Amino acid sequence: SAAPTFKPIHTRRTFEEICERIREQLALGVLKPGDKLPAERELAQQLGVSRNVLREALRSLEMAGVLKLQKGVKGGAFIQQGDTRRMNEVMRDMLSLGTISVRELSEARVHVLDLVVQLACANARRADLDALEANIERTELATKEGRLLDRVECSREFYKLLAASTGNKVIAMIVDSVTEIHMRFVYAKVASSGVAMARLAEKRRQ
Amino acid sequence: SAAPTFKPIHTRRTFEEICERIREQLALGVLKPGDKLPAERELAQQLGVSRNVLREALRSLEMAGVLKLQKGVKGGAFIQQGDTRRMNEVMRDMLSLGTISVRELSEARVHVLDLVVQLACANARRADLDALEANIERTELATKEGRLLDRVECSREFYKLLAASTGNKVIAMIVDSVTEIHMRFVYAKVASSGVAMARLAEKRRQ
Amino acid sequence: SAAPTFKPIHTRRTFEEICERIREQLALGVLKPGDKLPAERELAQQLGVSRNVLREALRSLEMAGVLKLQKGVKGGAFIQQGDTRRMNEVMRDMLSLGTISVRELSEARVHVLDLVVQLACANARRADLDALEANIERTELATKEGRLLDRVECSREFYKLLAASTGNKVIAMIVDSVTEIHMRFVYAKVASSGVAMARLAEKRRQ
Amino acid sequence: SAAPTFKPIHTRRTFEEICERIREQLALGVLKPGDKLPAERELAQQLGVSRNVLREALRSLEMAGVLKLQKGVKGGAFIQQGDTRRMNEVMRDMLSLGTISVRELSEARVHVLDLVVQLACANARRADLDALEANIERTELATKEGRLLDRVECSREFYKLLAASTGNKVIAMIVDSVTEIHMRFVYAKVASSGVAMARLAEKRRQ
DNA sequence: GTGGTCTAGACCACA
DNA sequence: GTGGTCTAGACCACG
Repeated sequence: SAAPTFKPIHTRRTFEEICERIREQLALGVLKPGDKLPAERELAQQLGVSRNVLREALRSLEMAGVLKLQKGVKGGAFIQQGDTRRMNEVMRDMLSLGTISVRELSEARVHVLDLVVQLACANARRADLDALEANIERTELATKEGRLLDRVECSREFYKLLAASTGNKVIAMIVDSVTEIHMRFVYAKVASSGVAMARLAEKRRQ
Repeated sequence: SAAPTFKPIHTRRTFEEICERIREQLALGVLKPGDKLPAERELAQQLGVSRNVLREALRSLEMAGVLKLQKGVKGGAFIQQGDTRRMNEVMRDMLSLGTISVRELSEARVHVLDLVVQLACANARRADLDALEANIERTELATKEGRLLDRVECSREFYKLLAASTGNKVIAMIVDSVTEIHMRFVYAKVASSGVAMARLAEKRRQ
Repeated sequence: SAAPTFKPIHTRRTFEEICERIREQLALGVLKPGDKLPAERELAQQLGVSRNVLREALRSLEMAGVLKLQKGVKGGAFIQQGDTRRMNEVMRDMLSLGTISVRELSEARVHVLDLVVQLACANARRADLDALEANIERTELATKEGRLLDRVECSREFYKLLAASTGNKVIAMIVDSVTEIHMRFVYAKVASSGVAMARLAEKRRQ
Repeated sequence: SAAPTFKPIHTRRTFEEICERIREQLALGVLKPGDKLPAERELAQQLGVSRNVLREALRSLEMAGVLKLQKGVKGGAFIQQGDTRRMNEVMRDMLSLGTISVRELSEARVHVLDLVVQLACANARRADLDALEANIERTELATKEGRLLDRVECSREFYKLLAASTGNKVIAMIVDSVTEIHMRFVYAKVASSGVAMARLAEKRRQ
């Protein structure tokens, strides 16, 4: 018979295996936010690994925002609430490593915002609308008074509120992450032109 | 005279300090993707820390997709292109931690896929279309021959190809991450309804 | 005169020679279970062979259950007590290679179990009976609570305890090896009829 | 909630992973006795491992009797027919490592033989009975002529034929392995007493 | 022979 | 007492 083909082997390192186990317990609901893992020394013994390797795993999960390590006698490794800001970090790193481009990010943002507006129109609740309206007023005031940086801040807040109005945290997370980067560029632009305007104003006073 | 104010001391953990140093070199352009860091033992000595601590730092950067550690005599720590799979982990963890729900994920997936189809139609190139068509053929074959798990695998691949056809890696990353989780559920469902493999094997030998 | 007869020459491979040497030391009582061999590098030098060849030899002996290789600063190659699980591998391989059939295995299992029950009745000690009783309780609990996979695990443990109760490790090894394969089939069957775990997990979190 | 308990982690070494893969293909029936594995270099590339590690795996499977490595132009790694003698080796090693005792072995042998006789009576075919009868005649002849060692050899053959008469290779393998060791003791005893008898005969001649 | 991985056990800083 | 840090030395894998 024909020689079978074999897939490449990937031997997991010990700490990866440990991460996987803990994430499993999480997915199964055995571990929930707020829970505390056994002490490092004890857990290491339970898993039959050295403390160093266990620490590599815990560090990894801490970086991922899954755990929070606290020192002291009442300390330990605690399961955390999910942190929606992690996606922002991913986007930022992708950009700075050149994996994605500003053009792709902007394009994606336009399309996703289009989607967000539709969803927000369909699902926004009273409180969402009130918050949006209040934000718009603040924005107009800042515009009229020429507080440019405040205006940018209002704008960022606007998108955050809009995202929340969709009632879908996945969508919200996505749009937040791309908007966050977009606004950083806007902020930088405005800040630099702000300096120019300040000089202009000063000149005019002379 | 005014009492001097002291900034709170934040004793960074050693490995965080190391991460920072390496990221600095990256931001300064001294290190670029593809570059190789000194060997563990040597770098540890250069930094004046133990190899364990250095490993914690390297591990962090590897998790963040900045580095890739390779074994062997030609091995070492290499600066990497960004890793698209990080977003999958984020999604998975958010779900596990209960920050987002399956309902939100499914809903988001439907809307994002809608967007993806539009973009793919507009931007797909010849090679993309060929790959999609080949995938569809494989899927039909698997369906006809009753290879259920293979069919699921084809399906997963289909969405990946579709995402790539948009020509926008940001969009692709997003749809990949939500689809990955979706397919995990599908896979579990199909696998649980699978037949006993052992009997089949015995039959084949006869 | 009669033509002389020559015995076929068997050029031993180096690693076989090394295995033989170590087994000799074992048979002579120079090495005993628990003893530690010199470090890889040193032993390789003593024997005048490369580390790779030595590793092959140590690997062979580890597979044969004679050695146990442990990592770390207190690690090394330690002479071990015999490993009962080797017979399981033999059974599994015989089945895979088609030397024995599932039918023969099942038949053998029935007859051997019959024997085991007799011996266990005759020789079981207080501790054995206690362990069996505790196992039965766990089994009933798992049954009542519908934890199917746990129930299978209990069942496997039951046969192990029963085998141990005979007070004869040879008999125990035999019944363990055939039961192991039997339970593998049972496990596969039960697992394939399992419910979706993910939904359960989500429910638990709510 | 209560801290969950974690099971010990077992990180497989690369060569163990490879063995597992090959055994899987075997269990699934993709590989069958007589099949040839890809060449070392190619297989190593397919698996993404170094040749050294692959060799460790192949060696391991050769020791286990699953593979046979042949040198030369038409050489390679061939899947073998299962070798029933492997269980003998296991028994012998267990005994020499002190895991099992002679007492346990003898006891087990008595009980298993009891079982074998029953099964042989029920399942023996004409050819089996003929072979047994021929063996008995040879035995009687050897006894009458005082060829003690030949008599032992006949006895060993008798048990082998009896085992084969059960029509169950699993049972046969088991009884063969325990009988093999038993007969070694008998052989040693007879051989030493044979020397004594030979001297006696010599004395008588004087 | 080089470099990555893992281990045991120690000491320190903290709450 | 907990996490944080560190060391020396062993196996594991590569070319």
